[in-house]
Amino acid sequence: MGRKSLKEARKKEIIKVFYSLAKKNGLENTSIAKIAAKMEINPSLIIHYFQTREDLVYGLVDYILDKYKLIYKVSATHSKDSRKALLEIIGNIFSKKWNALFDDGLFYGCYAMTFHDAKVRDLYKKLLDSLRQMLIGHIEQCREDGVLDVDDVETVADNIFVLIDGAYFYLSLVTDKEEYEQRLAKYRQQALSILHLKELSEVAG
Amino acid sequence: MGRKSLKEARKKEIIKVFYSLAKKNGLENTSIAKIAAKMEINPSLIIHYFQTREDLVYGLVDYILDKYKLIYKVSATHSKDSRKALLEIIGNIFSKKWNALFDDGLFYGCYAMTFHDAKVRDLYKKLLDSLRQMLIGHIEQCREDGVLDVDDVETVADNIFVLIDGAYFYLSLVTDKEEYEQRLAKYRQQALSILHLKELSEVAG
DNA sequence: TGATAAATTGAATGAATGTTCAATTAATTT
DNA sequence: AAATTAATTGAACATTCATTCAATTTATCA
Repeated sequence: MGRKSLKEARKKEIIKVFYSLAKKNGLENTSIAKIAAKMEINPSLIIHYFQTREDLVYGLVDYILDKYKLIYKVSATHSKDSRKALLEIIGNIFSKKWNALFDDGLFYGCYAMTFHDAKVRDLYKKLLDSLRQMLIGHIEQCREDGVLDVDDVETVADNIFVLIDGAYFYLSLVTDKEEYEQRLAKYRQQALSILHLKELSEVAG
Repeated sequence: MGRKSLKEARKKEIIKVFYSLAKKNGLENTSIAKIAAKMEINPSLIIHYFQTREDLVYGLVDYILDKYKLIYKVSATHSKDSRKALLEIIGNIFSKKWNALFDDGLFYGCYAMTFHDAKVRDLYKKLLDSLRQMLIGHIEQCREDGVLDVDDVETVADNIFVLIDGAYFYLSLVTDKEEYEQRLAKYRQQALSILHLKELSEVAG
């Protein structure tokens, strides 16, 4: 008996507000008090759900990495066609959709924490490694289906990831919209060339 | 008359302590009070030299980016030989020297600030662009000297930078020393292959 | 030696921080 | 309606923060 627990839903609400405030003002400028003020609740309620600020931050990292994972999601329509699936992933990664879905500033902000927080480092490492495995799987599948001609799958996947990380590191500093899009297209092109894949209009849109 | 000004030297001392503390504990955990305590001086003295914490952070960013620049420095002995100069730069970038000279955690920590601080963003952008120009110059020189066969110098330089940034992004999460070194060697190899250069024992050591 | 200017201290400020605990409100079950 | 459990509040806490200002120490020059 007693009242129904809202714990998980409430925690998510809090983290979402944390995310939006940190996105706007930066991680270090977003305090528990400010989150509470924005939600018009008492700061102690946030502590009630997350015992410490540390735990709250871990929650945010989880949230961010979950979003990040979505970039690599394959839509149901392409799940049977390994070539289309791979093209969709590459397309998602090097598209403007990314920016709508995801905030690079927070991603790098939390990434910076990995250098001093073992837990955050583990979360990042595990996610990045799992994404690597996922991409390896896709490429492997393509090779088995005979639509891809690569010799060393792991190296190819690594090259793709280096390209992604390196591309966005500099891109995040490019404010000129046109230059940004040109570079993005170029990097996508390069990813496809690493895979020995040609972009098709049907998928590349 | 009056006392001789120690301003610049003192500012540098303060920033060095700031750097070492932030390297150990993270940027957000390093306050003016802690820097002062470490130096056994009064916090107000730090404010006396840097009017605000903001300015102190800008000083740190300058300091970090100056260090970063050193990676691209060419030693006097190679300054006349464009091929050796380029090989030295590539060697420096993908070497363990980097880690001794430079703290990646702080570099990324300050990088994360670029998303909310226009001044920091400009400092980073200007530095990265100048390094790009520098590398372009080296490659250009190599081509003129006939020791390099590349068609689009700018693209090649961009590829190198993408490789660097992408490589270190993931490398920073690799704790296993052996894997770290293997990857590093692989990425250096890849840089040389982008340049159509073969590693020589004399330089690569 | 005395004037001058910079270095440095020391005390104090108010604001913001994360966190505590007890008290209260609200929903759900018997 | 009474009991139970969770949600939420509100007040208080000690700490830390960046920053202020006046006072003092220290070096340098005439």
